[in-house]
Order: sequence, then structure tokens, then C-alpha cells
Amino acid sequence: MANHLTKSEMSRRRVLDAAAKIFRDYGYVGTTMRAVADEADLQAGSLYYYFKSKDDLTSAVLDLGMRSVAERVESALAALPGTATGRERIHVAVHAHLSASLEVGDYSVATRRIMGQVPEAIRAKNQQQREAYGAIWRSILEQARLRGEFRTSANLNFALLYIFGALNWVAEWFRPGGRSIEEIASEFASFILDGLTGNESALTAVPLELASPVQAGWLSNRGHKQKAKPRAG
Amino acid sequence: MANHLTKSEMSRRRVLDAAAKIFRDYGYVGTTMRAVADEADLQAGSLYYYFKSKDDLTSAVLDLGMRSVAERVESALAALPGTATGRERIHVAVHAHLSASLEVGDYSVATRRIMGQVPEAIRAKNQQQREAYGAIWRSILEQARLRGEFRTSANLNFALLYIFGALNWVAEWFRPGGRSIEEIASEFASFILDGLTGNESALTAVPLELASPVQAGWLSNRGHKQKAKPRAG
DNA sequence: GTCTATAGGGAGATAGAC
DNA sequence: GTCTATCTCCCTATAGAC
Repeated sequence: MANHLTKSEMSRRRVLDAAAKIFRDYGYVGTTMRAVADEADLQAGSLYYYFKSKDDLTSAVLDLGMRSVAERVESALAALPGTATGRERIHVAVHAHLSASLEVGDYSVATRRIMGQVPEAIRAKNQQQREAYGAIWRSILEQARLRGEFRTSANLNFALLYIFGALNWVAEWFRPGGRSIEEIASEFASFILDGLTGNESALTAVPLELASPVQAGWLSNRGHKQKAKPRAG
Repeated sequence: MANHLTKSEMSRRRVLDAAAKIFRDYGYVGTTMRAVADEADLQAGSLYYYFKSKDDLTSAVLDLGMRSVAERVESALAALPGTATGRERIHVAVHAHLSASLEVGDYSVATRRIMGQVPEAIRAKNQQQREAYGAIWRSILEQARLRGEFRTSANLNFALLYIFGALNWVAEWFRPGGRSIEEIASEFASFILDGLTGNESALTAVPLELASPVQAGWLSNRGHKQKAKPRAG
């Protein structure tokens, strides 16, 4: 049982994937066990074999989404040589965050949308993980400042909130088939480090194509087809 | 009836404010007409005097939140002299956006959370307003680029998505009593324009207080006390 | 592991009194 | 304008068969 999942583990994961999708489209309260079961090709009662309640399922979805991103970023940073600059670390962290976040896109979007709507007990538990992940970023920023790579007037507390706002919004508008994650990561790292005015000495070169419009609705949540209007009463 | 609202108009607004709060905390499906009525000191049936359905109410909440921000930004930009630089316009737009967005904070947060969960018809309608508002920002960015204030490698489509992600997240973590909206706006405009590395010649000077932690949970939605756990089944 | 059946309760919307 | 009463439908969770 080293690497392949048991049937039970696979089914459990199938339920989680289904739940992430339904939470994303219908919110916390709007998600029904029936809809999750349907998406996972099960009957509603069967979910209770894997999760003892709707809240237990909710907590597991939030946990998996958060951990996927945090672990990817941690290992990407750990793989860097000790000589890496602040710029390099930030670029790598941005890429790892976006890459993992988009890979588990249903979880990322669901989390962003329902975090403020789940019962307090669930939120508090997940909040600890979020703070721990934030601490990683805080330390990258502080290291870069200590190395003298930042202007001294930059407030790192705000920078953290600013960066997370921009990065976590990506899972809402990204659609496969457009610009690659690498391009987006380079562009965003460049925005974070140099802003819009900064000099041209960007990170890795980013092709100059100002004219090409971004794929789907530039600001939107469009594209999440809902099977039906959320059930009326 | 030039300036003061009729009783009916006031009640309607009371219902909208109540709905924004409930949508924010419970999501689209989780919001019940009973809960909105309770928050507005009415009975559930009475809401149907003002709004012909839950979806009609939903649409009105999204509309008001969006318009509040767009109108404030438009008029702030219109008030600028023709000689204003790209930097100045962006700073003013950031401040106006944040200021309006926080003033109708319940609407802003509710919109951000439920936009992806409302029925398609409602989303499509609101989407047009969002695109129109986005066009304003796009034109500021393009003007600044034409004036030569930006590095030519910056992709403005991504810049727009990046900026909106960061700005619209603020309503989630901002708590009155901490740093002022003006400080946040200056800091954010500086991030957008100069990034973290840019030279010290910021906009208006921002006091250097790297040590002071931002008030509540740095990444969180904490602080929206829920009266009770969303009703269990 | 997955199913069916069902308990006990809450939803949106309408009708008609005041 | 606002209320109460009510119709019809769907929810979470459990019990027990297979």
C-alpha cells in the first residue's frame, strides 16, 4: 500500500473532489449531500461511510486545498540553493503557489468562496494552517528586505495581504488553453517586485504581447456552468 | 422628494442592507428570506412587497455594490485636472475604489463571495456592469503606458486582473480602527506602480512602521460573527 | 461499501386579513 | 405596508438490508 490507493481511499478522494466542485458552485449551505453524492456517483446515505457529517466533509475539503498549496511552495523553496536571491525565491514561490492552486482549482475557488460562510469551528481550525502558510511568505519577504533588495518604505504586512489577494484571485479567472502558468507567474512576480513602472530587467523574459486579450471574462467567475439553477424552494 | 427618501424607499434600502449582510455570511443559497426579514425587522412575507423574488433581491444587492464603487471612481477621476499624470490617476483610482468598496463593505464582500454562485441570468446581467467598470481601469493603464510611465514589457491584461485581485480582497481583511484607508491606498498604489523593490520616491510619504502587525487575522475572514451556525437540517 | 427508506425540520412563495 | 397562515418541496442524518 506504499503508493497506490485502496478502493476506499479512491472513493474517499472521489467524494472530496465532488464536494469541492459543488461547494464552489453552490456555497456552503447550498451544497447538499445529495448533490455531492450525485457528482461522485453515489447515493446520499453512502457519503456517511466516509465522512461522519457535512461539516466533517467541509473541513476535509478546506484542509486538502490548503495543504496542496502549502506543501508545494515549501518544497519548491527547499529545493533552491542557499545562494538564491530574494527575487528568485519570490518568483519560485509565486510559481509554486499558482501552479498548485490551479492544479486543485476546484478546491482553491471553493475555499476562497466558502471560508467566510462555514461554521466558526471549521474556520478556526483551517485558520491555523493559513497562518502557518502565511508565515512562510512573511519570512521570504523579510529575508529579501534584510538583504537590501526592497525599498525600506515597503510595509510587509500590507504586502502580504496585497500579494495573497492577487494570487488567490487567479484560480477564478484562469482557463486552460490561454497563457501558461509559467508566463502568469513570471508576470505576477514582476508586478510584485518591480510594479508597472519598474525597469525592464525583469526575471525571465516575458513575451511582449500587449494586444492579446485574456481568454474568458477578464474579471469574472464566468465559465462555471451550473447544471441547473440552485434548487428553488 | 428631492433629497430625502420616502418611507418605502428607506424600507427598501433597509432590506437591501440586511440582505447584503446575510448573503455575506451565508452565501446565496444559504440566505433565506426569513433571515433577511429578521435582520430588517420584518416578516418574511413582507419582503415580497419590495422584491418580487429572492433572485430579484439578489440582483439588486449586486447592482448596488457594483455601482457604488464604479460611480465613486468615475467621479474621482473626472475631478482630476487634465494635467494629472498616470501615477496620480492610479493613486486616485485606488483610493476611490477602496474607499467606496469599504463604505459598502457588506455589499463588496457579499458580491465577491456569491458572484460565482448565483443563477446564470443574474450573473450575466451584473457581468456587463463589471466589464464597463473594468474598461475605466483599462483606459487609465493604457494612458499611463502611452505616456511612457510604464515599462513596455508589462502586460496590461494581466495587470488588470492582478490589481483587482489585490483591491477586492481588502474588504475581507480591513477592520476599522487600524490603518486608515488613505494609508492603505497609498501603500497599494505604491505596490502597483513601483513594486517592493522600486525606488523610495513613492507617492505621498507613507510612515515607516514595519513592526506593527496588521490588526485582525492577516489572511482571514475572521470577525464576521455568525449569530448561529447556519441552520442544520 | 453501497443501497433504500424515512424521521423531523426548514425552504420560497402566495393569499388574504388589517 | 406589514402580518399570519399555509402549500409544496427538499434538506441532513440514521437504520438496516444486501
